[in-house]
Amino acid sequence: MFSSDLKRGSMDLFVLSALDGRSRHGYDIGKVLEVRSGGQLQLPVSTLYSTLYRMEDRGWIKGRWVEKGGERRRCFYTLTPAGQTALHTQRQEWAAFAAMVTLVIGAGHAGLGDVAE
Amino acid sequence: MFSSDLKRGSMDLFVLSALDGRSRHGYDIGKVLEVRSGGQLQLPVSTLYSTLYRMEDRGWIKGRWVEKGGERRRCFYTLTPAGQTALHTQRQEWAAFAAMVTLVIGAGHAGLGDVAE
DNA sequence: TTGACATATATCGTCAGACGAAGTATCGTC
DNA sequence: GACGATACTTCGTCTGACGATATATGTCAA
Repeated sequence: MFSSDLKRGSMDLFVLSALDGRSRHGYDIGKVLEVRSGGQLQLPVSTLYSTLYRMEDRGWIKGRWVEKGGERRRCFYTLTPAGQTALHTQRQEWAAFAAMVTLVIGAGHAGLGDVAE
Repeated sequence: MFSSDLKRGSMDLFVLSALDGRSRHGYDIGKVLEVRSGGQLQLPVSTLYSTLYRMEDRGWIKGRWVEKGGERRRCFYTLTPAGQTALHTQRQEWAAFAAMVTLVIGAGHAGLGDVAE
């Protein structure tokens, strides 16, 4: 749907957001993001899991294996305090970035009166 | 200012936007983007020129060398018809992506009543 | 009961692209 | 003539998204 390059800067934020307020296992994170986006955001599993492993390495999330009888084994991830901070920081950074992009690419620049004419 | 990963999906759009309505040389593109963003967007020259070369390879922009007497040599880039189309498409894609991200990462999901509870 | 499909995770290799570093060259100015 | 701004080039590195492939269990229908 959206290009890999576009997603590149937001993958962590997607996962962080999905884990805001409750723990989830990897597969569930993918599903939740798909639902929340109205089907627009479909993350390949390889992307999803590699993102999860990277984030756990960074200490933003913590995985916990659950193997209840009669159920598949799943790893439930939870935000660490560092992850909470990262979520907060990245939400703000994203808003600032989006505002900046809108400003820079806005159609209001074309034609006369341009910068450094 | 902003992370490389965040910029990754928007570099082409930045350059395309800078060339919307008039041709510019590489160094100028960098300066214009910096000014338009209020100093927030500072592109390393290596990033800027490699983006330009890639885009010319794709046929989105066309360079023309100008060597007027008493001036430095400069390559002025202009949008091709394909570049115009790409600009239009990418502006729309960016808006759609930003809306999707806002929807997905919005703070309105935390706590009760969540998806797939 | 078998076959298909959803659930659930792991690992590997490839590819694109942002960037730092280092280099070349011209122009103005102090 | 040294310095800083202008202007472009090339190379190597690193990160991260993704396709492919593998493994295994649960559910449901023919």
